[in-house]
Amino acid sequence: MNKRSVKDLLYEQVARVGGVLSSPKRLEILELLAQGEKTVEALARELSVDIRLVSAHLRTLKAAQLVASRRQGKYVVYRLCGDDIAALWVQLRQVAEEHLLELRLALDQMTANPGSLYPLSREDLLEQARSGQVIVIDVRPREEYDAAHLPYARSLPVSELERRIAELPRNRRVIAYCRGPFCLLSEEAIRILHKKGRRAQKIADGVNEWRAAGLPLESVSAEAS
Amino acid sequence: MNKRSVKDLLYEQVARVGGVLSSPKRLEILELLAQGEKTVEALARELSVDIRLVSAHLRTLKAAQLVASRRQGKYVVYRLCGDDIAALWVQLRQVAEEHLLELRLALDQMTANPGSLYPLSREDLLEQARSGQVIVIDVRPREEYDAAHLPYARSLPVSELERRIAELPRNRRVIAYCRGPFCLLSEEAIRILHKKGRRAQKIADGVNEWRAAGLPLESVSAEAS
DNA sequence: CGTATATTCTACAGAATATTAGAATAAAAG
DNA sequence: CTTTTATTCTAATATTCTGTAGAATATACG
Repeated sequence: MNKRSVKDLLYEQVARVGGVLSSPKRLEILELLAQGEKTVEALARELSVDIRLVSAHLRTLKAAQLVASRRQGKYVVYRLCGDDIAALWVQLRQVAEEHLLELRLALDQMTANPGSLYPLSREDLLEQARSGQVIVIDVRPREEYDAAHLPYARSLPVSELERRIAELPRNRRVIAYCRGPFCLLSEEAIRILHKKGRRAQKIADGVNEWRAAGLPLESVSAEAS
Repeated sequence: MNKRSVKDLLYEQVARVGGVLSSPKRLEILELLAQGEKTVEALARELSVDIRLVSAHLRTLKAAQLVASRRQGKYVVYRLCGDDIAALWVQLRQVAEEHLLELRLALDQMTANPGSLYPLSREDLLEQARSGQVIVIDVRPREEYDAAHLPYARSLPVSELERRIAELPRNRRVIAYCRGPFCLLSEEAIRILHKKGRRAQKIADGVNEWRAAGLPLESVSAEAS
């Protein structure tokens, strides 16, 4: 076996993993699975695509050993094979944000109102949340909150926000977060909160950005609540 | 603009970057450029492929804003657009190593002799190099050493090793490193050193793994040598 | 057991991509 | 100014990939 063919083999294997990152739909699947395990049907619903297409993409992901599945009754539940895969997605996204001007522009105009981003550092936010100066709400679906959430955050899914808004104390600033910079849930949440006359801002981070930065997270099973 | 088309646009942009990671040749180009800037011709020589194919791959890399070029006389010199891109390559490779059994097996059998890997942690190696207990040699081409190298390492390209072997003190253990786990230069170096009766081992890390781990590097222009 | 639902499998058309080779540029060297 | 060398551009082909749709399978439910 000569040097060239050894190298070809090695790089080819890595390209197998790289290949799954080349499709927008697959990246969106990775982002969703990075929030917690999901059924094929749930993924298809979020992506607004045919369930059979999602199944095909999941097969590609499985071939590259990035996801695994288990059957739960009628459903098949998929999950990422490790935190390193979520971290890879975060880093890929950050590289794209850093180098692709088009992406940065699209992101900027996604946040309709520029003042809606809470400008504090992660550490400061953590401190303010701990001391109760601000209320941090996780507006993702409950299951995702259960899988992992920011410290001191309470679950208040955007779908229930309008109904449960009274749970939020009027005298405190509310900080919302969702799945990450590409997710529109927190955007929707502050729209609702502002409509109701609340002081509310969002942060772009989700649990994966938080974890990639080496900061701690909590999960419901771990805190017995 | 509805939510779906906004998301499609965002993920599509990231997929542009992901797409460049799907080709083995392009990954190898990234690895080489991560060692320092290179001409098209030098890349083609290392990859053993037609220069026109390398040029085509560089064009796709440029379209994704991952590399930039400048002309230097007869040659065009390419470079990575930032350290984050080298870090992305390292992380992608690590994910592949972690999850693809085939890759791990191929890597294991690449290192012919299992005892040839120096088992110390990065920190311990750094300490031993500082104190002079071991001699760390960088066996890559001189230009790559100049661009960045491990602290306390001296340049001794594998092409000059046989001729310059007397420069290495006989009473000290020699530790060789090269471009990273996929590079065969250090393997070749310890083969030569063993043939000459020297105690020599290698480490799998290269400067990019070192940098990704947050450890410091040196470069020749910075240390005025 | 039959039906409904979730998922996978298979086949295929259209799009995108990798590779090759010939022609065109651009700078350097004679 | 011609030749040489490095690189890019263009066109053509082979291959792979994405998305679509019909058929098959697997489990739950009645």
